[in-house]
Order: sequence, then C-alpha cells, then structure tokens
Amino acid sequence: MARVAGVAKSTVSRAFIHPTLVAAPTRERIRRIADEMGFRPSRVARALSTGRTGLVGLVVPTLSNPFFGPLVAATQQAAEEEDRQIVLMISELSAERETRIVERLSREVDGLIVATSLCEEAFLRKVAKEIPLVLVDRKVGRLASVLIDTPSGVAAIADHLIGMGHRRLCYVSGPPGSWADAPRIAALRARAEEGGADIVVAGPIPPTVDAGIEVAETVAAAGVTAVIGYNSATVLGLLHGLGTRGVRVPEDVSVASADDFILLQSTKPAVTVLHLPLEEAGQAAVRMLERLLRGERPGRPVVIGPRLVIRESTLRARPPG
Amino acid sequence: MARVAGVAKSTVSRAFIHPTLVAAPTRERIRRIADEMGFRPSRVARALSTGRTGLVGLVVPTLSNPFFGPLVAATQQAAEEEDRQIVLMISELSAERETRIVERLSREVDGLIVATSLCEEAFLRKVAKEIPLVLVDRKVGRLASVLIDTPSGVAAIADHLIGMGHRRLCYVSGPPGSWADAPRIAALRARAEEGGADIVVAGPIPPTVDAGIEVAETVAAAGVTAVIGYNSATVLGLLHGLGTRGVRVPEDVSVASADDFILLQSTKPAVTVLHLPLEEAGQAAVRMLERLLRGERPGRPVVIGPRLVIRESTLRARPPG
DNA sequence: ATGAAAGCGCTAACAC
DNA sequence: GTGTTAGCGCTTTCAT
Repeated sequence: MARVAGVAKSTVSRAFIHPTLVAAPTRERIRRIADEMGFRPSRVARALSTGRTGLVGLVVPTLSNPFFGPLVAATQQAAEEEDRQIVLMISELSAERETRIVERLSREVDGLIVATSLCEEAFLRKVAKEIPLVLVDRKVGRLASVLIDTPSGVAAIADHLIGMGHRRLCYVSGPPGSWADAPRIAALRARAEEGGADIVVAGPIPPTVDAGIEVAETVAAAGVTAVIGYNSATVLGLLHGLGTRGVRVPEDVSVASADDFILLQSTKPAVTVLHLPLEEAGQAAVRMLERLLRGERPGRPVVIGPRLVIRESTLRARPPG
Repeated sequence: MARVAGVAKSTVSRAFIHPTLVAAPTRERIRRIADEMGFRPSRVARALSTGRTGLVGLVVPTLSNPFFGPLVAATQQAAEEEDRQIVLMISELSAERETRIVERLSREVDGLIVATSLCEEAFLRKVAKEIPLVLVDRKVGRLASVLIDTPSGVAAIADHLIGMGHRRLCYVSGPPGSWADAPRIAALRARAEEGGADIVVAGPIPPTVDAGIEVAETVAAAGVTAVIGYNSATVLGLLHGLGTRGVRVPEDVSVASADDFILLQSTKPAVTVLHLPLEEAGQAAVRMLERLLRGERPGRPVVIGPRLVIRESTLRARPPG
C-alpha cells in the first residue's frame, strides 16, 4: 500500500489517524489509493501497537428476559458509532459464572459494561481499578453507573391513578426476594400518603401469567379500583383472571404494568405501562465508558427515568357508590 | 516472564500452545510461574502473529423477537468452549445494514455466523469465499448452514391432532408475505391428506395478540375442532378471543402454537407448542464454523428438528354430535 | 511534511 | 528439548 502510493508506511498511518499532519494532496492520494485497493488498516496490528483493541465487553445475565434484548441492541449500536465492537457474554444468571467472565474479559477488551451485575461489590471494585467499567442497573459506591429508576416510574403510575380519583390501589409484587419490590413499594406508599390513598400489596408471586391469573382473586376481593403489576406476565394474567371473574378492565378496575413488554400494547384493552428507555441506557453506558477511556472521572450515576405510557387500561375511578 | 523462568520466550510460548514439545518439568515450572505472576499470553500479539483473532462475528436481525435471544446465548456458550469470543452485531431487520455489518465484520473476525440473513444470495456467496461463514435459518446453495425445520414440526402438530381424532384443523397464518407460512401450509396439507383431515387457513394476520383475538371470530365460525397459531402472540390472542366467545379450550377446540415463547407454559390452559431447540442450533453453528476454520468442507446443512411439547390445550376431539 | 527505525508480544522456522 | 531469530502490520518517536 505504502509502496503503491510512493510514500512511507508511517505516512499512510498518519493519513488515517492524524490527517492534519499530512499535506492535503498526499492525504487525498493515500485515501484514494486505499479505497481503490480496498485497504483497511489492520485492527489487530493497531491494537498491538497502541494497546487498545477497540473491543468493549458487554455482560448481561440472560437474554430470555425481554429487558436485556433492547439494552444489548442499544449498546451495540452506540458502540458502533464510536467504531467499537461489542464482545457479548451471558452469565446465565450465575454470579460465579459472571465473575469468571468479567475476570477473563477484563484482560482482553478496552472497557467493560456490566448489566444487572450479580457479582460481589469488592470484586467489581477491584475490576474497576484495572479497567474502565460501567455498571448498568446496579450501584456500587462511586463506580460509574447507569441506573433505571423504576421506583419513581412506579410512583408516576400512582400519581396518574390518584389523579384520576383512585384512592385504593393494589401493587402485585414479584418473585419472593426480588430486590426490585421494596423500593417500588416504598415509593408507592410515599405517593399514596401524599395523595391520600391506600396501597394494598398482593403477592409476592412468581412472575408468570398463571400466578397473575390466580392473584386476580385476591385483587378482586381487595376492594381496590386500580392495580399495578410487577411485570408483563403478571399483568397478562391479571387481565385474564379479572375478566374471568366478571371484573371489567378498565371500567371496574384500572390495570397498569411496571414494565413494557411489547405484547401489552396489543391486548384488549391495551395496557398502561412504564416504558423503560433501554436505548437511552445503552447509549449512556457507552458514553460513560468512553469518558472513562479518555481518563476522565466517572461522575455521578446517570439516572434514566421511565416514561409512563397511558393506554386504555387505566380510567377515571368510578364515583363511589 | 521468560526471564523469570530462565527460559527463552519461545519456550514459554510452546509451553502454552504445544505442551508436548516442552519437557514436562520445564513446562510445569513455566505454568507455575505464569500462574504466580498472573501472566496470560496476549491474544492481540498472538493474533498479529498467527493471523487469527479468536473472534467470531455473530449477526442477528433483532433481539426483540424471542427467537434470537436463546440462539445468541447458545452460540456464545458454544464459542466459549472453543476459547472464542463472540462479536455481536444486530442488523435491526435491515438488509442494507446487515450487508454493511457483514462486510465490515468479515475483515476483523476469524469466522462469521449469520442468523436469518436478509442479504442477497450473491453477496453471501462472495463473503463465504473470503471468510468461513455459517448461515442459520437460511439456505443458500451449498453454503454451510443450520436449518430449523419448522414445517416438519408443524406437521408433527397435525399428526398429534389427527391422531386424537381431529378431522378439521385451522392454521392461522402470520404476517402477509411471511416466507415461513407457505412451507408450513404445504406440510400441513400433505399430512391432512394422508390422515383424511381438512385444513382451513385463516389469516394472514399480523403477529399480535390483538389480531389473534380478532381472528378467533373466524376460527370459531370455521367449524374446526383444532387450531394451530402462527406464533405465541397469535395464540395468546386466540386463547383470549375464543374464551370471550364461549368456546372452551381444549374441550371445544384444541389450540397449539408453532413457536414456544415461555409465556405459553403458564397460561390457562398451558399450550401445546413446538419447542425450537435453539441451543442445539447455536452449538451446531459453532461446530460447523470450527470445521470450516480447520479448512474442512462445509458438508450438508444441519437440520434441527423442533420438538412437540404436548400440554393441556390439545385434547382428543369430541365424538361428532 | 515526510522518512527511517524501533518496538508492541507473540509464533514458527530454523539452528543447535 | 530449547534458544535464536525473523517477522506479523501497525504507531510513534526521532531525524531530516
């Protein structure tokens, strides 16, 4: 390539990386010839010489949960803009496997994005010292992180409901031991108190349609006019279970979901959901990682706020009586 | 590292790659010292020297469709066993974007796995000449590929149904223009003919719960005793729509799904589905790629057969009258 | 503004 | 069985 263009290879190299250091005519000629011969600088050789691979490790616990697909997609896209490639690893919800993966990956990529990490804090701290690390959906001390503020989103649902006259709401909680429930319930209670409403908590139940159908019994008997489900499966079940019991949605009871799996937009009625802007989260994570890679400080966690998507399943409360 | 162990670096290198060429004591010593100092051979340097990066490109159209999550996970796991890493790219269902991605990736990885490719045949052929390429869920001439034989799976559903005395079945077809429908319908008709049954085709309809609910009207009026839905969303809708119209599942009508999104196992009744063994597909793809990388010929496409999972939603047909 | 040369960390061919 | 050496294709000083 350099020979063909009649210049030294260092000049070719410069033409690509520091275009300003090369005289315009030379630069153009090099570019043109490179195009003609389909020349692309080898990332590997560059990596060896610069110490940076252009690779970003992305670790997610699973791809079965619809939460992570969009996150991975967004991260990949954002990384691509920075001319980086994503090395994806899936921990299969095992903390031990995740630890191994992160350990290994940390020696082979420029930086790491780890979503909903199950690892121990101490380990993550250690890793962050060795390599730029961004946590998504997990907070560990001052480590760089992108947080999705579902509790405040759930609170927004409560506001919406209370604003429509509902005074007695039910939250159907998720699987026993889910770390997600407590903050949501706390946020919910706070809003309810402000708005003069009551919160009834049903569950915990497994996040399945079936469990949702069964818990409908409890919900129907609880004397509430609105219910918020832990996730889409729960809500799908609720819809079905309430219908079976002759409870009309939304006329008798309003229903909302704390997540937004796509099916919920095509049920009857379409369900009011919390949309989690995972695209934003992915972009934010990449931006933050890029900052770390430039040697800048992580700064405060980026908090992504869910957006309330109001659909047919939530309605003004019927006037009492 | 070499210095610490008192040997030449080539010996260290050999101790890792061709252990047999190094005397056992030397090898052990090297390994021990390497462990102690946490030494890991640089993949980048190795890549530059050998011309192989250890990277495998994986291209999928989207992660929103639950089909691809498990496929990606399986592929990643299988690749890991071979000490390879997956560079994931998502085409967002755009043929143009996919083409760009494949083009780019092909210069930076050892091999490529492309799922449900939207690219043109000629392009894929060209790429396959430049770099080991395995297609998943798409067949192009003699190119290496892993196929998922849904038509024969759908036929298995028909057999199951016909075996239980059903003589009039309905297939609810997917989105207009779906390439998946025609082969399924053909397989269905063939089986029906053999078994002395009739096939009614409803649709095409969009693959949404809502459309499934609406098409239930048609299905209910079609005088069939069993219905096979294009996918999970369709079936979820059917379940709901049939119920609303007083049609009991499975007593009046049996219902089955041509895919197996997890929700369907926790509906009421649990739905008979076609399980697509995507784990196998991922493994097969990696194995096949590995073969190509060794310079062997691709061989015939690997065909993965779906497995029929019989649940509560399919029942013996009621005796006529 | 450009060239020459060193070196990134490894592998592989060739000596010994 | 092990050491020596020559690259792999770039980036980056240091000259010019």
